[in-house]
Amino acid sequence: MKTERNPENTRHRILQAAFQEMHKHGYQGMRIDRILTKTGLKKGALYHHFSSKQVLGYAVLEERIQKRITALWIDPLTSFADPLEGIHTLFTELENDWDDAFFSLGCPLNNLAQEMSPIDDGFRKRIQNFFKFWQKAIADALKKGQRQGIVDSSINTENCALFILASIEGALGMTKNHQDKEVYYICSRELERYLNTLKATYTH
Amino acid sequence: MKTERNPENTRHRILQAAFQEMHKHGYQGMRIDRILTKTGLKKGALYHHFSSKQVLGYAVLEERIQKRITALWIDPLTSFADPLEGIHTLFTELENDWDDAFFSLGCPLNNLAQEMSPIDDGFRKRIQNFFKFWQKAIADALKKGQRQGIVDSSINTENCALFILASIEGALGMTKNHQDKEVYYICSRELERYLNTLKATYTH
DNA sequence: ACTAGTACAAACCAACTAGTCTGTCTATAA
DNA sequence: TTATAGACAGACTAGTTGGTTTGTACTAGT
Repeated sequence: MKTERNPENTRHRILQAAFQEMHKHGYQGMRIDRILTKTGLKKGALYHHFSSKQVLGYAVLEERIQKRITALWIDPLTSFADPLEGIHTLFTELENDWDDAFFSLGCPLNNLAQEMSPIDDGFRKRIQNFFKFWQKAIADALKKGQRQGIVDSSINTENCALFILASIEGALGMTKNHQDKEVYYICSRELERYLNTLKATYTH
Repeated sequence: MKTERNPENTRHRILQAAFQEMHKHGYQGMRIDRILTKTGLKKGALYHHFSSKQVLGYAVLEERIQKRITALWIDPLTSFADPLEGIHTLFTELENDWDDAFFSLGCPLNNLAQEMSPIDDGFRKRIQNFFKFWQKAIADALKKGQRQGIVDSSINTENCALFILASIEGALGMTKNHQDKEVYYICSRELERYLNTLKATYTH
């Protein structure tokens, strides 16, 4: 009986297990040994694919977390006719895409941002760049709305996008601590109140 | 030359050093040895005052973090004539009370909430109760505004208070990651836009 | 002044943790 | 078929971590 070998699959399994570890325990709380137990691999295998815990951490951030957020939160932004409605839809219908782990463990990107920003500039800058990318995507959607006359032309789209992002992350953080999805839905409805202030006023 | 003894002061110094450690590294990243270096004490002294790292962590949360937030953020809420203006004032003038560490290291309460909620129910419940206490204080201020006719009587004050809290924590998180106070001020101005939607409408 | 509990210091320890080293099996290309 | 590099396993290690044990100087109560 031959040992099955599939390096790409092995690497993927390590990334998946490491992601779960980081999502629950944070980067510092992530344990290499737990990843090995979860994957059934040995140290030699893990360190063959990733030269250090830090390299593995960066890989989880870039190859799993950022890619997934891009697919679920950022790419869809361009597909909505009304950006304000689109943002709110994206915000409220997230329950279908992300499972319960998202509510009980929070946004993996923001978790890392809060934990690592003060102590590892490699993490901090990667996350900061991605947040800027995300913010720009929201701002672009709002600008498109401005050109269509749906969004108030006097607002600063970058500033609004930043606040929207901060509110979403804040709401997810509260939800995680309260362990109650309802917290998220309440914040979602209040964010809608804010989004309504960005509508174009038809007074002319 | 006698050794100076001052148990209350020693306990306070440990709490202070532990707070700084937790603020920067998180609870898991906090190292007992660094606290000893910072205070100049030995292990015997620390473990005489606190029986474990966990007990010390809980003490930092309750005796330093929660007390300080109560004094700077919650107690002042009752002193404003207009709660909406009061909340915004409290939010923007925070730079005077909390030093730069607050911007670069984030809100110590929310840091702990994000880090520990999934892995330590003792932390989670203590923080949750305190967030509820904070939320209630904001809601009470809004209710007072409703009775005065300043705040829209149709809003759900608890829901609005929750969103305000989430937004503040979210904004501080963004600020920490971007290492830029301006991020905070931008969010502050956008929160003002939200707060304005809570004003009583004088249409009668 | 005596005593007993308090407030520490100093040395020690077991468990853990990331990372290394060596060797072996496997797939692939010549 | 065989040489070579890749993909692992298994055992090991140096350093770290929270925590303990023991001893001692100080101090408050009597």
